[in-house]
Amino acid sequence: MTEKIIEYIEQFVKLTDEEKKQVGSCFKEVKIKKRQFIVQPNFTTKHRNYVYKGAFRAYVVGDEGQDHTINFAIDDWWITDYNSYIFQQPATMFVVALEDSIILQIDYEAEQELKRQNHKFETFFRIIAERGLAFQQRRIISNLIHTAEERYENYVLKYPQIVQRVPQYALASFLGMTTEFLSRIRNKRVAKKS
Amino acid sequence: MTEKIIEYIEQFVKLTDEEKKQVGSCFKEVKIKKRQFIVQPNFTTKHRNYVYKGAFRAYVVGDEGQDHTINFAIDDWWITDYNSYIFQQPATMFVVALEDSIILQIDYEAEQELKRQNHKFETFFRIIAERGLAFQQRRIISNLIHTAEERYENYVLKYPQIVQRVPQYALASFLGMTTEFLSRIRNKRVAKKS
DNA sequence: CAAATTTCTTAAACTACTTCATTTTTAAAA
DNA sequence: TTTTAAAAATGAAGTAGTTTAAGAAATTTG
Repeated sequence: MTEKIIEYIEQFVKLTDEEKKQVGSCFKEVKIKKRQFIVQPNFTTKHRNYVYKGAFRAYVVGDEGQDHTINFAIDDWWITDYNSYIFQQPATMFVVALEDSIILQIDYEAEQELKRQNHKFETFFRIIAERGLAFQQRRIISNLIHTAEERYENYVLKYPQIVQRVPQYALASFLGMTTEFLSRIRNKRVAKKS
Repeated sequence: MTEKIIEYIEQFVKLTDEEKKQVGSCFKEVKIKKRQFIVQPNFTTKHRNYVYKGAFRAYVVGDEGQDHTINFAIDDWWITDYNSYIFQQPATMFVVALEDSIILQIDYEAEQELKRQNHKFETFFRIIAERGLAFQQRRIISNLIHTAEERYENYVLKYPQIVQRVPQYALASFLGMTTEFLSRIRNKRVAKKS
């Protein structure tokens, strides 16, 4: 089961058999039922989570009770409250399973130890942080430049697998609009096509 | 002049005198005049820039010619087009000086070499990438949750130094609103106070 | 310091998106 | 398989923020 994550890591840094064994032993497999939470506000996030199989949604609840989706994660993506995990502070987000899922979790302490012991692991985590940063940058740009409709169109083109697996209200709040408005955009599109 | 950046790096990793000399020699000081560009679309970004003194603005130009501010940077901040720098691809952003400034630039190749040679430097760049990621995450959340007025109020509270040094149209486009609307928010506030 | 250019302000008309309320569809539970 | 709950669709009314236009203030440049 940890073979998949080793394969993932090896996209960025090549590992010896010894190192594979070491990193493999740091991740533990956890089954998560639909609607189960893996991160909750006020609890410090103790794990970085790799989605082996399944779908998750990270969101925050605003002052008026509406929720706002921060991220989705499906197979081969990572998901955590980074502000909580990195700084080991209480979380502000919820992370909930949208399907029955399997994740691979690494413990904060174990991750620190890996990075301390071996330059390669430091490099690996540096690369995924950099890529995460670049990814978020693109999202901020997209939100500033595009209208709600354009944001939806672009997202469907780029992440069709996610669009299919995620409830509409969650997608709407991710794209920064109401579920009613997204419904209208979608139906307008269907009407146009026929 | 590189003392300041060494001090900055030492917030995160302790360096020997040898290492200080090494990293110091990688950064070169460059004077930048107001309105001068240090990053332009279609050119691959060759440097990571540390602002020694001054102010910069990173922005993209939308299809209809309006510009959208992605980031500001003043003394002790970093600024680059990360998607361009990290992946060594052509930039999509402009980065322009808002004042006469002094920056410390590190070359992409030199940075790679530092990280390859010494675990500590890998750690340093990992930490700043992680912090950048967490920072961007907070910005995305703020944009989703808050109204234009709230975004402005929060920003003034958190970054008053930036608000003072940056033209209004740039701040407005950073906060995702028009300069006219920001003007109204500000004057409403002034009116309320008296 | 005067002229030119850039930035900011104000107001009125407009629109992209929200809110509220109701109905239909889909999925979960019993 | 029926009941219950959750999610999506639809319409009508409202609003936060935009657009356009024109003048005032501030900054830059010769």
